[in-house]
Amino acid sequence: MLVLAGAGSGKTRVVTYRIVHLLEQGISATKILALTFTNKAANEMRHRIKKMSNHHVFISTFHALGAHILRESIESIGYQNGFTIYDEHDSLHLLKTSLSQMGYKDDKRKVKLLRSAISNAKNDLLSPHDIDRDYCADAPYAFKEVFAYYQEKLKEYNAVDFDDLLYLTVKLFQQSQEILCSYQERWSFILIDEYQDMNSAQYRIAKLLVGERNNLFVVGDPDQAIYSWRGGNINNILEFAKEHQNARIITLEQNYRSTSNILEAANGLIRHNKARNEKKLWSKLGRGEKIGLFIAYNEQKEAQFIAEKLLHKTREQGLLLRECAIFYRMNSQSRALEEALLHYQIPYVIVGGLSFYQRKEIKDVLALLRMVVSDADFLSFARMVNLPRRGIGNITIKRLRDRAKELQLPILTLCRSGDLHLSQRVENGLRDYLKIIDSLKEATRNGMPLERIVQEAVALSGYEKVLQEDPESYEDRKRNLGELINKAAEWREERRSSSLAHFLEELSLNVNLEDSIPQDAVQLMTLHTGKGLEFTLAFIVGMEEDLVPHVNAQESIERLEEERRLCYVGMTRAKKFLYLTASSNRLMWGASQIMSPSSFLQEIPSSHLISLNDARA
DNA sequence: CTGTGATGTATTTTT
DNA sequence: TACATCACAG
Repeated sequence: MLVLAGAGSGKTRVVTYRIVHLLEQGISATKILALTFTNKAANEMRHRIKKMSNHHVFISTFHALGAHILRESIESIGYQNGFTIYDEHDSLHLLKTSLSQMGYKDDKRKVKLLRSAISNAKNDLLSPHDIDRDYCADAPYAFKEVFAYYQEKLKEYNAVDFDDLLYLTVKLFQQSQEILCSYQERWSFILIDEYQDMNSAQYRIAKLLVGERNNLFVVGDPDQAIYSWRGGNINNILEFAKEHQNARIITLEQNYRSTSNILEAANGLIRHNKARNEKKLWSKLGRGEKIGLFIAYNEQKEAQFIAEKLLHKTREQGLLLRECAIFYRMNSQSRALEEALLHYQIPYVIVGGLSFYQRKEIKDVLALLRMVVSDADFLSFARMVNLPRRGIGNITIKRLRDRAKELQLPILTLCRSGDLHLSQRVENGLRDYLKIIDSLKEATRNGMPLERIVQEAVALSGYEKVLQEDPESYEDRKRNLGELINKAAEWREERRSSSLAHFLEELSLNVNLEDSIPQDAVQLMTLHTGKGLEFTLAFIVGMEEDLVPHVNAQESIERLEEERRLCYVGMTRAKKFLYLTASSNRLMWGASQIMSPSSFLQEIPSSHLISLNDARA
């Protein structure tokens, strides 16, 4: 069954209620698998179902599902259990060193492009073997070789990147009928949310899991497809009926979220997309207020306007701050907003964005912990082996890497082997490092509580010295490490487990813990992160040409239409009050740039907008 | 091996 | 602006 559901028509509710209904029919909760696009959506749905039925259903993102499956079965495709998951940053770093090992001069600009080409290939389920020799022929690299080398390195380090979580899962299923069957038998009811954003790898996983049974329930809205840059292919939803001849298709067009003024304005915008099936969303929630439009002089004034409006509106309407959101196109835009909110003493939380776990001190400590789980993760080894200084510099690290490759040994095994022929100073340093790893391993074996293990890692490593090197940030970083220890404690409580490997996996996947203190604060996030959420009052800031739509989207009509959908997603988040703001000057790279209002603003019927620029007069 | 100062380059969006 | 990387001297 395909449910084509417009914004605010209760898409997620449909999935939730169907699951509850299945449970009421006596279907076992363990037979149900629900897949969402973000962790936030997964958590929310799990919560709701738990509350309504008191059952625990397996709800996760495709990536987390992949990790789960690989953790059980990765050995059958030649990796070892306890593999590390590399994030974007790690992956870029690995690619960079791979290039230089292959004898290429590393051209920073190109590395990112190359990374995304590899990512696209994997999301399209292409292995290096499938790549034509002249694919990306204009690139300064032999793409096929670089891709192959990069994959080899990952395997050598017993690591996978985000794309591998999908790509290797498919490989695993294709390679072993037996394993595939065991998962097919595990789940008889598969439900997928946000189907319009499915990429080939995700599509394939779903198809393989469904198997002959053909029991698949998907929900989506083509107007909200905003992840094509991650391989999301809108054809998967458009051709669902063709693919499944006996599928039922249900269309939901009543919007239960927004006032008709907001809805019509959003409809007016999205109508400008050519590649689209017209649908007529309607609402019974009354006209409501017009959408406020404000053009500020610069981003400080823009942020100031928002803060004041927020105070005024929440007071006037008796709203809680948590019912309000501020959306922007790029994470870097949050800064001016944060400053204004701090100034007006308005509590806020940033949702998504550069997370806690990407901070240097956190990644450092996690790198140490990863070595406790995996002998082969060279990247993590190299990151922490010389923190604090143990006299092991780049040259030594390179030597160790080459030697490990030559002897086909995991890096830690090599370090333990003794005959390294390094200077006394270096060998002493290495021995110290190994001692730390070993005593952490010992602690894990003895069942020490997770948070104590993390605490020990910080203490034993002597990381204090590293912190002291920068007195400016000392307090902050110290506090962050304390926070990490707290998270470990919370995690152990919640999961009733002290499995370091499992803990690290969830951190890599950014599976958020339930927020322990649900504080009342405005939520700041990107337009992408906002998908699937709703707020009584919403602002979209930076409604400027080259920002929304983004400058890089000007190159093709398809990309421009995706930006329009993104803006549409943002607008339809608002239940009652919506404000669009822009700024005529904006600081970029330390220089002020003149910006003009977004062309999208002209596409919204002017009868639904009201300018607030003269409001002060 | 380590610390420094110079240099250059980047801002989409997320798992 | 702000961060990462590089070259070079000690």
